[in-house]
Amino acid sequence: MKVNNDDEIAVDSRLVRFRKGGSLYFEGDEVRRSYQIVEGIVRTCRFHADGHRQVTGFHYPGDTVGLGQRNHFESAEAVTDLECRALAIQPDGKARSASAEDPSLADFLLQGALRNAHQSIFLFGRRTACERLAAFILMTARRLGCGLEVELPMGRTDIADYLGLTIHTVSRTFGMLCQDRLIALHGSQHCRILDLPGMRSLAGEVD
Amino acid sequence: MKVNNDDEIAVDSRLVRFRKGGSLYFEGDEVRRSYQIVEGIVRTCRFHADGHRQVTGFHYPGDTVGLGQRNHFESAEAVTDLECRALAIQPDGKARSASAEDPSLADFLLQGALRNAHQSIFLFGRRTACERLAAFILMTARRLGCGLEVELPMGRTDIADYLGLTIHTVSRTFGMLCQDRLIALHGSQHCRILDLPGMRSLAGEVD
DNA sequence: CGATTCGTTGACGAAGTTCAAGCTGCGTGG
DNA sequence: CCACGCAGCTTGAACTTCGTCAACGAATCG
Repeated sequence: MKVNNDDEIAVDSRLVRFRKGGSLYFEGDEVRRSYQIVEGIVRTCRFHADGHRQVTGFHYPGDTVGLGQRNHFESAEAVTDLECRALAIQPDGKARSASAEDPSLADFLLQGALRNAHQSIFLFGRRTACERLAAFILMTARRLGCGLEVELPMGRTDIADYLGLTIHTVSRTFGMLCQDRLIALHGSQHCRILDLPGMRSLAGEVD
Repeated sequence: MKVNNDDEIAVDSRLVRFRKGGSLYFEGDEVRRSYQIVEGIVRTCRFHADGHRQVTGFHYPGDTVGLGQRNHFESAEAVTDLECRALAIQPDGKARSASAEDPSLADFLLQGALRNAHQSIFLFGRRTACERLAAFILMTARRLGCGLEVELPMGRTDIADYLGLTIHTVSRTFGMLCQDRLIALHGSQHCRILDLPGMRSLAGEVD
């Protein structure tokens, strides 16, 4: 099966690889296959008329991206070098895979996408840069299941476009969180959470 | 069937009414039934720990709200006096109704919810108050199918909480759009679009 | 070792929030 | 019919935050 995508590197009939920065598919493309992430990180995003990019989500090993009814409503790109399992899409829009005897798979994945979207809306509802970034760090830590040592796999630009901020503000805000002893940075990617209650309260997770 | 909701006024076994401001269901409630709107407007929203409210969407006659897997992830409230058809939810999470023999109904509605959510995310992605409000007015006009005369059914507070702004900024921005002859207001609810191309370009719908 | 990309930092200005006051429309009761 | 109170909307002024512009440091790669 010819796949209209230069970035895709076939390993065997099911496994494919993408280089960091490569595109899995583009917004508007016809839905042909979906990808279950085995290793690496994917970002999904939409581009606006003015060139502005909105990152709509980050996806981690185990997640599946690219499922939809007819055409993709967002693009998907490899944040890191990537390995994933390609799942063919049947005419009825459901993914066919080892686990696809479950007829409600599409439903389940749609629910996931919706939860994802609501998480974004939730983030935007938190108004200040501090609150958004704190929420983002906690969210990522939780998703990676790495306790208090978070290895942020994406760059500042990705974070900025996800949170609706500029890289400058993101960078400055990291600085402020460090100054306030809420986190500590070792390099720009490795973040240690020092004050979990403080972060949770900042992120609006207080109860 | 006893329904745990004082606001709900049963008309017959299927039709229910809510007063303006009444709640259809709350965030966290178990999903028991969904509501197809017959007459009136519904807002769905989430409340944050600090009391801040995020309106996640407005829903119009014909729309169905309250469909979900286990628990509601958002509240639903009547923006205006409301009449809707109550649909029971089966254990598998699908709505049972006249048209529910179609097994992909839930799918369809989920897709709608997702599109809705992405629209919100689009609105929030680094855009000025003018751009957000212009996009909102056009969106509402399109949804109401009322041409250039838009009767905005919701108050300033609802708009503000939907767009992630304060009522002050919303009010000021309405003023600016009027000054620039893009719209005209007659009372705070009735809005006439004077310059459709100008509005579309402001809203980022340019092509 | 230069070139390029990415992240940090400072100065400044624009946009939006906050605070405060006043206006408008509406229902209630005298 | 008007006085009153209330809720929602508007508007002005001061302040805060974040984006923009610009420069610089750090890491990566040929």
